[in-house]
Amino acid sequence: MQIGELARTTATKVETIRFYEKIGLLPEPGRTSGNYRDYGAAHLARLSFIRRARDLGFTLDQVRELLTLSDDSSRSCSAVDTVARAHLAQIDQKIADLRALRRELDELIGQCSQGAISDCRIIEALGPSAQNGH
Amino acid sequence: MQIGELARTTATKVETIRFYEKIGLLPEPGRTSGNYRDYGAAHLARLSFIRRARDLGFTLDQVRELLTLSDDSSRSCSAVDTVARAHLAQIDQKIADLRALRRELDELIGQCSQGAISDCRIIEALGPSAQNGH
DNA sequence: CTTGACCCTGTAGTTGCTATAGGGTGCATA
DNA sequence: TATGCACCCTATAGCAACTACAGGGTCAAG
Repeated sequence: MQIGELARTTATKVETIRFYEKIGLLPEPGRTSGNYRDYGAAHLARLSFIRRARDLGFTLDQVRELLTLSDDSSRSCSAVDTVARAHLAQIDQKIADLRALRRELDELIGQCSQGAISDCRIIEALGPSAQNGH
Repeated sequence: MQIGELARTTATKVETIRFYEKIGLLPEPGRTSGNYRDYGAAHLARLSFIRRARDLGFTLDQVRELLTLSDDSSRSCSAVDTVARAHLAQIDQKIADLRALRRELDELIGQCSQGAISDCRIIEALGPSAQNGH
């Protein structure tokens, strides 16, 4: 399987696959006589794993850790659980931060009366004299 | 006012201030005889604006746009409103994405029975044969 | 034998900073 | 006067996680 097909199968860009190889996340595949990368089922499985974990918001470092853990099949699952739980906590934090931010921005927008800039509450609230209530 | 004081006043790192100047977000201040940057009230106001907007999650490009709009005080406020509303929509999208992701990850973690890796549902779910239900 | 789709390497760009190296300035103290 | 220290200067490289070139090579079809 050459890189383009692997890319299509996993919905990954060709450049991203080469990037994963360069940073050691995806093992170097064999090469054809014409120096084309030649991927097999193991590569497909590993790349799928990477993409799925990335879709779930794991960082590349976390993915690397998960891959290492999953390669050592004798190890307990609890380490994997720990990584996943840490990630979940990060997500919760991000959601909370975004909600606080959303509330503030929404308030600002609610005050906009579509007048001239000089009366704009948004601009005003962003200014240095905005000591009110945050 | 030299850069360090401006940094402390606005809770910004010195390097960040120089960075904002380099990308044209903050105008170049005058210099002292010793070539130190010398800031006035206008710089403080502008940097405060930038920081506040950044805290609200606006990108630097959006901040640039807001600054341009606020500089032209004759213009209608509605352009500002548009930028802010677009940003709010982006935040809502991000929150929705994170919640979907959180739900999925939470489900995965709930299935972990702390056994061996070979039985780990998290690892399994990340694999390529995970066609079930996403 | 040429066209076109694909592949290769290497490098630079993206966003929003942060950190380092290698210096100069300004003021107080020994 | 020297020297120490906090502060300032420029320029460059690094971070995540890719993405986008530039400038080539390969391979099958027409």
